[in-house]
Amino acid sequence: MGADKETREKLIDSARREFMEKGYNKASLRKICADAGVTTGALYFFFEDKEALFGAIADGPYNELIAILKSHFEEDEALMEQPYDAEEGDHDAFVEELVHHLYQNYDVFHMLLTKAQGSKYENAVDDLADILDETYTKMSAKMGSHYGGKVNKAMVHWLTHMILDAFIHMITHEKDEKKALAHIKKVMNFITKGWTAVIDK
Amino acid sequence: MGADKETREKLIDSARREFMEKGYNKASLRKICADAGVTTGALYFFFEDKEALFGAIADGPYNELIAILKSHFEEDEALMEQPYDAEEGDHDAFVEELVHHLYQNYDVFHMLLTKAQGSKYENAVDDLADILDETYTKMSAKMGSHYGGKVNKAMVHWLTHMILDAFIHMITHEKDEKKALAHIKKVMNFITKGWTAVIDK
Amino acid sequence: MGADKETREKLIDSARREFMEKGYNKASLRKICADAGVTTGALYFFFEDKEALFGAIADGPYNELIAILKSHFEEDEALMEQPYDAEEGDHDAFVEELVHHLYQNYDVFHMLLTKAQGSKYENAVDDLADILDETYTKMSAKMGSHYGGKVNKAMVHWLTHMILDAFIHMITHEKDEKKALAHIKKVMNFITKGWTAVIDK
Amino acid sequence: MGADKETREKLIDSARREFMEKGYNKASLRKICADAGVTTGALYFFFEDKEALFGAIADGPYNELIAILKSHFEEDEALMEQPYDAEEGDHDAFVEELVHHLYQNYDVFHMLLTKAQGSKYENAVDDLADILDETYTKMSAKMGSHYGGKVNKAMVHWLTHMILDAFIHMITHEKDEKKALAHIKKVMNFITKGWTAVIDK
DNA sequence: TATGAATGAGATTTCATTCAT
DNA sequence: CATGAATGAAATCTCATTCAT
Repeated sequence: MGADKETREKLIDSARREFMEKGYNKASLRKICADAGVTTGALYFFFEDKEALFGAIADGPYNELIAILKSHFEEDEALMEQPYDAEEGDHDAFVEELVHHLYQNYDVFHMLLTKAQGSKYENAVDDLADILDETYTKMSAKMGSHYGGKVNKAMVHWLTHMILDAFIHMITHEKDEKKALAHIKKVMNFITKGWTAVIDK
Repeated sequence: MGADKETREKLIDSARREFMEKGYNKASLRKICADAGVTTGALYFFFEDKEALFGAIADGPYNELIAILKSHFEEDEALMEQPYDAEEGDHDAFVEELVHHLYQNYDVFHMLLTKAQGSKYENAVDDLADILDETYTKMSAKMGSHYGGKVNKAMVHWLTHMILDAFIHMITHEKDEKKALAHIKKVMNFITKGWTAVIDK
Repeated sequence: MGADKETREKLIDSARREFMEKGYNKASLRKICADAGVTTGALYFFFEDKEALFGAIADGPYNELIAILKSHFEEDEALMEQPYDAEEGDHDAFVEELVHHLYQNYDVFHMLLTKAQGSKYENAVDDLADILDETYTKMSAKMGSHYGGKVNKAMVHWLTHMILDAFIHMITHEKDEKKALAHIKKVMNFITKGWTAVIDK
Repeated sequence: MGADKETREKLIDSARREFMEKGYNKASLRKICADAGVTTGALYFFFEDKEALFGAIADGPYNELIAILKSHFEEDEALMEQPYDAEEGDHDAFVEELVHHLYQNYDVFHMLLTKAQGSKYENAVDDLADILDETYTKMSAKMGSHYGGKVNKAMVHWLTHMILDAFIHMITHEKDEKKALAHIKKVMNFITKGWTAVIDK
């Protein structure tokens, strides 16, 4: 026992480093194997190909992220049926959970969001945008009717991207989770203010 | 006649296509030459290396962009010395010029902003951010004192990135210049509103 | 069995031939691989690059040569402290060892001394000259004071080169070890005689 | 007028520099043309190919050298028929002429003797050796019978090489003509002394 | 005379992947 | 489980040379 897992994990560790440093495309399987102290054959025993190796690192955190988002949005949408009350606390809790998850897997998300070109995750940002879009479209429709204003679809789409970009910016510029959280809260506040300012006309 | 320029331009055209499709790193000089109907040697007659070929496509539009930005910001800073009046017209004109320049060279900027990894432009976004930062820092200091509020430095930094991201988002999601302009104007409005909302407290 | 070593050795054999024929710079890795009946990739499994392939052929014999020289010179210098006696026998033995080593690795030294331009051994002759210089300078100082004459430094430097050139000439003009040995002994005798004739004034 | 010769001479000048720096094989015709401020086509108007360009630089000085040697040796051989008298003055004059010619064309001979691999002059040293051999064989036969000793053919051959090597060493290690002359005179003295010492037994 | 364009073959090196053992 | 060898295609780049104009 042990030796089995150890090799696989050594491989994953050194792959993580290599993918981080070079990005998906330029990462060298040779180097990953060399750093892990095994041969290329070993790698191909555990993983079907480069893509699968990348998946072994990224799939878990990514899918969890999707789950977190979906679960939250389902709650949100359910909440929207009910009379409005102090949602803010919940929202803060959600952001905290989100940031925590992102920073628990800091390297992975850094990779996924900025160095995945060439892999199946090269459109991860767009995929996330689609998920956000779905929810925000529903929400803005509600909010729009609630506030009596009209909401532009393209603007909603852009909103989702702006929020995404804010998180990407956070990850690429702030390594410390606490500072990141403080920062992103301000940013979300900014966006909300701007948003209502736009709608409130 | 024409044969001289034609080859060089065929090369540039096919390079543009290849760089657009594959990004700088994965673009194949072989394929570029094959598509242009010449041998690789021909390419090296006109361009020193891959980087130079990329530069031949990107340098012009990029440098012009920088010039447009700098010239505008110099005006802006000069204006800030004077009593505040309807600057908005100017600002709109500036955004229009900017968007026009970006869409006149649509492919190039698409490349530069999203597919330049490995080239000398791989940090173009950061470089642009630095330029914006400089101006926005000065401006926000003025505005801050004007409105009596305090302005967080990290927020300014993020603001510049948000604006940049907005433009990148525009280019990557909207091919039509008119629609892009309409969109970006709303976005800028949004940001301005959010901005004052944040400061005004 | 054997397949492992065979390829590596086939590669080295065909490399030796190619380097010998064309010299380091003009030797073609393609041809080396083709002659060895493997693909270029195979070469890069065994050797890091062209330089390393050359090193795999030349490093061993060269380092041994250095070792033989240094060991002999240390003895020589030790001997100089003692009263002079029949050193000649030792010297002959040394020359025999040297020639034997050179002709055991005839091809390698032929390469090293005349076809290594572009490789890390392109200054091998000068490096050897430095080693000889060091010893001969000490020795000539002793001999000079012993014989009451003065010894010119540039002449010592030239002496070392003359001896080196003699060995190079031997290797490039005489393939048979026995004949080479007989020849070089005469040459060394000549040089010694000329040397003392110069000093004895 | 003028322009014709100027181009040809610019080409030759820049070729000289390039051949000196890189050696025949690695010298780049492109660079030679670029440095001369002309295109490759121009080069091929004046010179048939790389070899011819090299010849245009080296042929003159080389052939003159051959002429000097042959003329001197003819005189020498004629002199040997006559009773021996103070030949030394003549010999000194010859060495002076030789060294002068070599240093008048310092770059060329430096090239020819150490950087001509790949060109028609790559065996120049051996060719010169053959010329010397011819004469020295005759001379040593005479001298041998004169002194009553026997002279080994291989030793004569080596003698010529030693003398050649001495000149090569001079050119590669001493840039100043006067110092070179002083040095080579000592060396020739050394060789002569060694020679008679060997024969005199 | 000379240009400027283009060729075509060659160079070294890197890579993901495969497979017999 | 894992090794070590090998593939084969592709990468960027360099070069001497040619030729229509």
